Formats: sequence, C-alpha cells, structure tokens
Amino acid sequence: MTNTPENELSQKQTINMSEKLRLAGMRPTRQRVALGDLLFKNGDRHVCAEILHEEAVEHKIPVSLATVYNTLNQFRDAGLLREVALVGTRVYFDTNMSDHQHFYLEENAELLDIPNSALSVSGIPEAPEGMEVAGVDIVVRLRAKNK
Amino acid sequence: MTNTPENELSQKQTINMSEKLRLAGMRPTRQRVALGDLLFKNGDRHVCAEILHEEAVEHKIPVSLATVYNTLNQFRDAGLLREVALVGTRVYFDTNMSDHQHFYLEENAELLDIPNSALSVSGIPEAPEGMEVAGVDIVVRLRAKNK
DNA sequence: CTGTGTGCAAACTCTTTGCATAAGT
DNA sequence: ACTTATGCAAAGAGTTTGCACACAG
Repeated sequence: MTNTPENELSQKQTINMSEKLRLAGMRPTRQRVALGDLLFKNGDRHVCAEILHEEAVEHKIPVSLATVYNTLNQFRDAGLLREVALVGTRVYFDTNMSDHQHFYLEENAELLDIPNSALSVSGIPEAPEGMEVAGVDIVVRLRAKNK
Repeated sequence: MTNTPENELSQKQTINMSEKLRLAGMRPTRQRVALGDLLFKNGDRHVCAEILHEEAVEHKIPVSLATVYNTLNQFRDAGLLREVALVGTRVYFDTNMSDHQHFYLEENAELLDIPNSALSVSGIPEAPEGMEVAGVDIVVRLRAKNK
C-alpha cells in the first residue's frame, strides 16, 4: 500500500494519526494508521472486530481479521479506545474516551451514547480495602414498547 | 440418580425447587432441580457455566456441560436468573433478581453485589420513540490501589 | 540492517446444536 | 405412551497465537 491520499484532508489525518500512534507508544504502521483513521475520523463509533474488518475491506484497506483484533486490543491498552461492558459474547469498543454511558438496543445489539451531562450516579459505596474505582460502566437496556 | 436426600431440609428444598420450576413453566428434571438447588440455596451467587458445572461434578450431580449451558439460559429466560453485563467474553449469571448492581474486580474477574440501597442513578434520558427501558446495568470496576 | 508488525492458518475458548437415549407426566 | 430433556460429540462463533515474510525506523 503506497501512501496515495486522495486529498489534503486525508493526508493531514494520516499524519495526525501517525503522531497519535507514536504518542501512544505504537509504531504507526499502514494498517494501524488506516484503522485509526476509520475509527477516529468520523466522531464517536462503536465497533466490534468483525464490523471494523468488513469496513476496512470495503475501503480497500489490506488488513487481516487477526490484525484487527490485535489492533483493537492494542488501542485499548494504549488508552485510545474503551471496551464496553455488555451482556453476551461479543466485545465492543467505543472511540469516545470521555466519561459517558450507553443505551443498548436489545433487538439489534446496537450501542448509542448517552450524553454525559444527563446521567449521574450517587452513592457508590466505598471500594473495599486496597481497591480503587477504575471506572463506572452504565448500560441502559432498551427494548421495543408494547410487544 | 435416585431421590435420596440426606435430611429433611434437602428434601424440602428439592420440593420447593420443583415447585419453583413448575411455576416458571419448566419440567422439574433431576438436573434442573439439582442445579437450581446449587444456585439458590446459598443466597446470592455469580456463576458462569464452567464454574457451575465443576461444582455440580463435585456434588456428584450427573450433568453435562451442555445441559448446564442450556439450563442457565432457560433459567434466565424464565426470569430465575439475570445475565450480567461485563467486559470480555464470558457470560455470567446472577441469582439475585432484585434491583442491584455490581463491583467487578479486574484482576480476578470476580463479581460482588453492591447493595441496592446505596446506589442511585438520576437523569436517565427519555428512551427513543417506541422504546422502553428494559433495565439499567451498572458495573463499578475496581483495581488494586497504588500498583 | 534490526526489530517489530502482519498475514495466514491453526489453535483455543466459550457456547450452541443434532440426534439417539433417558426421564417426566 | 407421549413428550420433553439430557448426554455426547460435533459444529459454530469469537478470539488469540505461532511462524515466516514484510515493513518502519
């Protein structure tokens, strides 16, 4: 894959993505930069490995599913993505690292952001001895009304 | 497996479990009753299929792993168990159906109940058109301090 | 050049399913 | 008896890994 951006914007994005990856301590390889662009250039996203891989294939990005899995895990470990706590087997990641929570649509397994401002939790008990709170995940499960 | 309870209490529990299963619309088979006893006789429990199967084996309950999976899913569908939303791949069930939330210990993947009284959430936004809130899952992730 | 990343296929883990047998009513 | 559940083994879904080749610095 030669570096042939279609326009200045995508050139700029790729450069930013390289920087971003370098700052996160990762070598900005072609696949990582391309996946990073897919993930971060259009605002908040909720993806699983399979979906991101399909999308990469559509965009003619040569990347294997195994590399997508590895890359998502690396991005999460580097603090670029957060993993979402969900019922079920599939692992989802969220590109929005800010403190916010989710709606989960049960029928089609879709995730939606809940604006942070709206939600607040009170009365979280003291963490047990020697522990600290690493984060609070809230999922509001939604289903179709009067089914 | 002949019905040979060690004492009256276990006889009584088995009877109650049979009733409970019947009320939930399930035939009280030996395996389901035995698994139900394991799950419900000692208060709140958090189990995955593998763990429950090991426990059944220890208790000399003849049951296959596949049946444990099926039974857990049936119990959930019947409203006897709730499935817990978690980061990662494995499915956990909670025998406590009351409205409560969880601590999740990241290092050993352990779940602990948070007493319901302590926690409250406010400002959950309106569900989108035609949707209703099926439930709210909150997981407070804990990690070891000053690592 | 040197070391890290990638692709592929195979392995692995968790979960579900198909079919013959066993058990519940 | 009739129907549903179970056990087993095999299949399926999702994810990780080992190793040879490719690429970034």
